[in-house]
Amino acid sequence: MAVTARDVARVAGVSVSTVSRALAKPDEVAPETRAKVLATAQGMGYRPNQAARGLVTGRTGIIGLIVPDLENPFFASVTKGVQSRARAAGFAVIVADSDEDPSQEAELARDMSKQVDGLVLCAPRGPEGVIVEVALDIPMVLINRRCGDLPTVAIDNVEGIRLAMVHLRALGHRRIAWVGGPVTSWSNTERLSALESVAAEHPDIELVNLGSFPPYVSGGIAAADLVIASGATAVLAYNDLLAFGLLDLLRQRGVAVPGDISVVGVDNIPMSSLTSPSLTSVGIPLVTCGRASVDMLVQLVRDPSAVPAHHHDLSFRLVVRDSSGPVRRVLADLATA
Amino acid sequence: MAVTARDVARVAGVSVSTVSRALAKPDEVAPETRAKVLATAQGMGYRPNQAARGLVTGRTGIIGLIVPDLENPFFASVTKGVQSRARAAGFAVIVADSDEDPSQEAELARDMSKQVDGLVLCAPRGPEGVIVEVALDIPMVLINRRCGDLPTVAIDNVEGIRLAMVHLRALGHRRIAWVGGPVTSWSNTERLSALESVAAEHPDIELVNLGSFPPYVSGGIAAADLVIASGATAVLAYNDLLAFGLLDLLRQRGVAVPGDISVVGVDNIPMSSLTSPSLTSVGIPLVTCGRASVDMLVQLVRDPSAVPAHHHDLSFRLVVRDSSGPVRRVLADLATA
DNA sequence: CGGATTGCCGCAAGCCTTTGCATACTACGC
DNA sequence: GCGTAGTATGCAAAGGCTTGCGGCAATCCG
Repeated sequence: MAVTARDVARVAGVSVSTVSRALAKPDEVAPETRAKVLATAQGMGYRPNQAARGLVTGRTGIIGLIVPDLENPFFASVTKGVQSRARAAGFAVIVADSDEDPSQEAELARDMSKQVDGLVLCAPRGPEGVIVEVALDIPMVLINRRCGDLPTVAIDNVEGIRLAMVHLRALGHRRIAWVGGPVTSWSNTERLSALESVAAEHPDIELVNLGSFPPYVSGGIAAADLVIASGATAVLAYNDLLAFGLLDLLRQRGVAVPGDISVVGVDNIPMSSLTSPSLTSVGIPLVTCGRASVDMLVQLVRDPSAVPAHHHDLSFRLVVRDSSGPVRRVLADLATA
Repeated sequence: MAVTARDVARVAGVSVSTVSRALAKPDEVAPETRAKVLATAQGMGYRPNQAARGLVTGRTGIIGLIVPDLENPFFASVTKGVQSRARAAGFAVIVADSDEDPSQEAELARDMSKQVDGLVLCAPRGPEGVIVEVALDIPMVLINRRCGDLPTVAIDNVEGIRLAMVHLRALGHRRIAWVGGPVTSWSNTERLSALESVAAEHPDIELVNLGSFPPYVSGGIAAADLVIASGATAVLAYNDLLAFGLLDLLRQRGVAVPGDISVVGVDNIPMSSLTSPSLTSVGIPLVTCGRASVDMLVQLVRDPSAVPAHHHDLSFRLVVRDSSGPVRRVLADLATA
């Protein structure tokens, strides 16, 4: 029922090989033959069968993308970037959602590896060994995770955390709480150690680590009372979703933001400007991040021998909004003043 | 390099056919042979080559999903539902983002149709003719759009709009503004006419149609001043994103919500509970919607002769939050009181 | 105990495309 | 005008899998 190269060949009065070449190798065929083939192919609505092509070339024209959670705006934006760039490069994108589950992630990656030309793993939660193992089979680039020599699009977490901390410190905050994300998240680990080293540079800063929370709004809601109890005047959250949760429960508890507590998130997802108060956040261009990963992957797919140890680092950018403000002087301060 | 059925056959001491059958047709092969084959396949890490299989069966094991905008939380949720259900049914999902552009949408659909077993079109913006035409080639189900006899997962817009209107009317609102979405959107048209018919049922209600806006936060920001100028005491927006934009600019303009103006959105995306004030919204279970579409599609793919005119209607549910409240009595009212 | 039936399994064709190689033809130079 | 170089095209194989069909052996019945 579908029109095949053979049909086109018959109608155009050439062989299948010529049809194939007219489409793929413009200069290996006489111009007028080529024109004729192209015209008939066009007229008949011929589209090469990807499966058959894949069988012989070993290419599927598809790249895979695995993200922890499609509903998370962070990953939605990355997905958008990946999809648009892939399409521009002639690739389709298969997406899969691991539901933040490392074992599903590995399963997914292995499943896909036979079906795609390359894989983008976005913020993978699984152990390094598994990731590296899958990468043996198939070109792969990572987003937001460093892992062996694997090509990576990442951000300089130390710089980002420093931006946030310096901002808060300038506002007078000295006791700063940290609401962490998944322990399986590389960037969570990175951010925590960045936090500690930045804190070490400023002995007057006291860091309160409140532990790990699921990276959703609900996690922030769960953490909010801990923040209040911690006595911190400012809190930094692993991501904006957590920060949203914090904002929400703090309001319910009657805690003023930023009056009583300043809140800063990470990621700067599109929603961040819309909460009330709007969220101060340090983030990266998410869509760009997705695009960059595809660029690297396509290069790798085209030439697997290309030097793979390419790290593409994007910069954080601090976006100050209404959720962070000067620390309110407490009685003790006033007394000494 | 990859392990093929032939390799497995050699090791297991059977023929390729037997390997194939052991995997696909459990009852056409002797139990112990089957066990042996399965064991070796497992041990060697064999994964059937989808391309080769597709070549002979005509099935790719992939379904396509086309959405207008991956970054829109509405579609992100649908995508999540589609992906998880498809995976459970043994299908991978290729997603594409049309960027709200009808011509890209058609192009995408045609491209994909040769590469996937079925297509889910989510809120397609293109003309009916094109959609129906593509549907001739390939099993297709629509989300949030009715189009000829094509199977659809949709919601009863009339009911949803009525819920919102009745809610606002009960709060005393009589002059209600409508901030519309894309003119190319089927559900936008549906909602507007639902609005008009519900308004017709209540002669005391005055409807002010403010026109069409891009379905993003920016659209709402653009519409907000029109809302203020309209003299309406309540506004209903095509979707939550628009409502977010309204909320944002109204706050900047010093207009109290819901004190001066009540705002109601549609979709009830996850963020809606987090704005301030939180948004009253009428919505559907998005993820369920995605799942349902896959169920229908898979059925259609398995048996293309199945009666296709299946409409799966989901119900709206009004979630009242803080952005809607009783109308504030204006001077005129007080005078007559 | 022979013939028929049943159940497993292997053979081989075919799915559609790409591509190395062979062929036929053109054109050029001597 | 013939040989050679070169170019455009066709032939055929390959790629991994599924599946109809036939073969073989075991089982059962008479």
